[in-house]
Amino acid sequence: MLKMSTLFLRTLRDDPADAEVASHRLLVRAGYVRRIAAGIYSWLPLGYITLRNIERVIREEMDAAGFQEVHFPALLPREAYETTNRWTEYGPDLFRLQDRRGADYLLGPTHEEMFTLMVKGEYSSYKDLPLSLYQIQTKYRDETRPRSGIIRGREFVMKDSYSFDLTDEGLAISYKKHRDAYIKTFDRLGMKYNIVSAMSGAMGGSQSEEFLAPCPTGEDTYVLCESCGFAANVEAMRTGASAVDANNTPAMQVVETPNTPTIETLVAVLNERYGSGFTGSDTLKNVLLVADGKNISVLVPGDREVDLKRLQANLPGVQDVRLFDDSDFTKNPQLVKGYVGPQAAQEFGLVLYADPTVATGSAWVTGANKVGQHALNVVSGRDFHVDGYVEAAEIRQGDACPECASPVVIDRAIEIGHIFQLGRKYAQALDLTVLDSDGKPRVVTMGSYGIGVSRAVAAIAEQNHDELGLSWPMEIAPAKVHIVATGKEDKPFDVALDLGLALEKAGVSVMLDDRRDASPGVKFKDAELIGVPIIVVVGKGLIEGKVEIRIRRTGERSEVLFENALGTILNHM
RNA sequence: CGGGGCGUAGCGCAGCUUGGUAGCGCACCAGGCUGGGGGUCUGGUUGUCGCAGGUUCAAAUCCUGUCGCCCCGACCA
Repeated sequence: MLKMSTLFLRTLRDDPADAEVASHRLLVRAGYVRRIAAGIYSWLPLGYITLRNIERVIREEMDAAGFQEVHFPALLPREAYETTNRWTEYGPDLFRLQDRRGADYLLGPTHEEMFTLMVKGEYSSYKDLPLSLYQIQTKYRDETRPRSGIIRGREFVMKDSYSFDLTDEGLAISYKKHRDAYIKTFDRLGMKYNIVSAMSGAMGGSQSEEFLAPCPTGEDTYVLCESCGFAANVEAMRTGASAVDANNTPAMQVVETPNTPTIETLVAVLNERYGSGFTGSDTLKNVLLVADGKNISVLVPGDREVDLKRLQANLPGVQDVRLFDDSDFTKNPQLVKGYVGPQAAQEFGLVLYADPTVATGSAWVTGANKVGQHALNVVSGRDFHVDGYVEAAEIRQGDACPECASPVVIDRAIEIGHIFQLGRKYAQALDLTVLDSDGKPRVVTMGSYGIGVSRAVAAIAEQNHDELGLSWPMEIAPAKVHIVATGKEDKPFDVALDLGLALEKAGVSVMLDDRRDASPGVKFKDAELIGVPIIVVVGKGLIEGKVEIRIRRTGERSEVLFENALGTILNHM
């Protein structure tokens, strides 16, 4: 029983100055965590109990799915990460250190190599597969900018699993098993979440989904179709337009458009001189970028910006994308800033990409590659030819769902889980093979599945709080019942303790506010801040033999006779 | 890495412009009153004023450097 009289806890009346988001503010105020350095936190008793409750749920579901828990060191030698090139590839995000002899070590940011090598060390037959292993581990990433308290730290607890299969079909099955286990886990954790399709990244892998917990302070933006349920990370959102028959479109015509370097000014001049009704979406924007040193042009409708994240995620193999700067324009005098058109892109040494909304046959107003001139009726496929299509335009609320064409909504969320089919990248690099039934070695295919455990504490706090404080779901709350004893006599304190013991006997975790020196108001405020789901007040009602039961989440209150209290509380579980 | 801001008691902050014995609220300690919504009165404890150097009779305050932290963006998943 957690007794407030001795519990190592000090709640704060004021919000800490450096906390912005609700989870951070409340977890600090309620005495769950304390900051040690940027992105590094200590867990106090209440916080650590909550964290372990989440771990417990995760373990139970992983074990139930038949996955086996292992544990790796957080401190790792350089060699393994050398083989897969991540010692360099991971870059400055990797915490590196040396031992007294000057040998290089790192603090594990993720453990693909270790799992792969562990399986390689033990197994060598197809009969041993499939296999799924997991661990719950502290991970280290030297983030450029840790933020939002526990949500994005430099040290954090993560559950990561890996599946090992001989075949792609086997991998699909393992993937599905993890997906199901994740659904059970997050449901038990009392979280609201969406499963969205995500980019698996440049390194192959066929399927990738993220579990996103919607909340306004989240760092991820995703697209959701409320009518058919389609959900996707913004990077993975698909857009498009069907090809248009351009036979009736008049020939391209170059017109004078003085002082129109922006879409806005262009639309104004068009309407003034060449008929009304032009809008930004009739124009075609030619955004010039440098992708890994090569000049590229990306076409998007004039009323949209290029979303660099989407663009980069959809240009496989490209490491670095940046917008043209003034020196790039100086180096390429054929490209007239503000008046670029795609008609001569290839001549100008550009690789020409178009957003899928710029469909074949569609007609546009675009630059004529001369200062003060634009071209009307520029038809894709007739007047210019793209080298490829790439998702690049920004996604907006109301854009068409790729599945059912209904308008989508855009929402923010915290990524709490990510599952993806890794494929053979690591197995190949580390030479993890098993002998198949024909006696030939086959490279194993892997899946990778993560849950942000410490982040889940914050995400749940984000989704479960009000102006009074935290409000935990039953499974993970630091206690299920918080008994507050008030008054100056011994009686309510004795009764409260008896009730607490009875609840514990019934298997219910209990926090008891048995402080004799705190006023009732302080105790109520603390109880609400701490966020245990059921609050029982033992105090003045005792004269009539009654105690009060409050439901933290709803604020609902009821008085019951003491002899019925235990039963009533158990009914609320 | 770009932009903005902040380092003074456990927490929230004032003091710095104009240099002169370091303050307020909360918390904490002792005692009294109070006892169902962070109550109240009296008395107390708590500080390398982020760090280093400089100017000065004298530096939290002025100067130089440095470290750390927060927010927005870029980056990351």
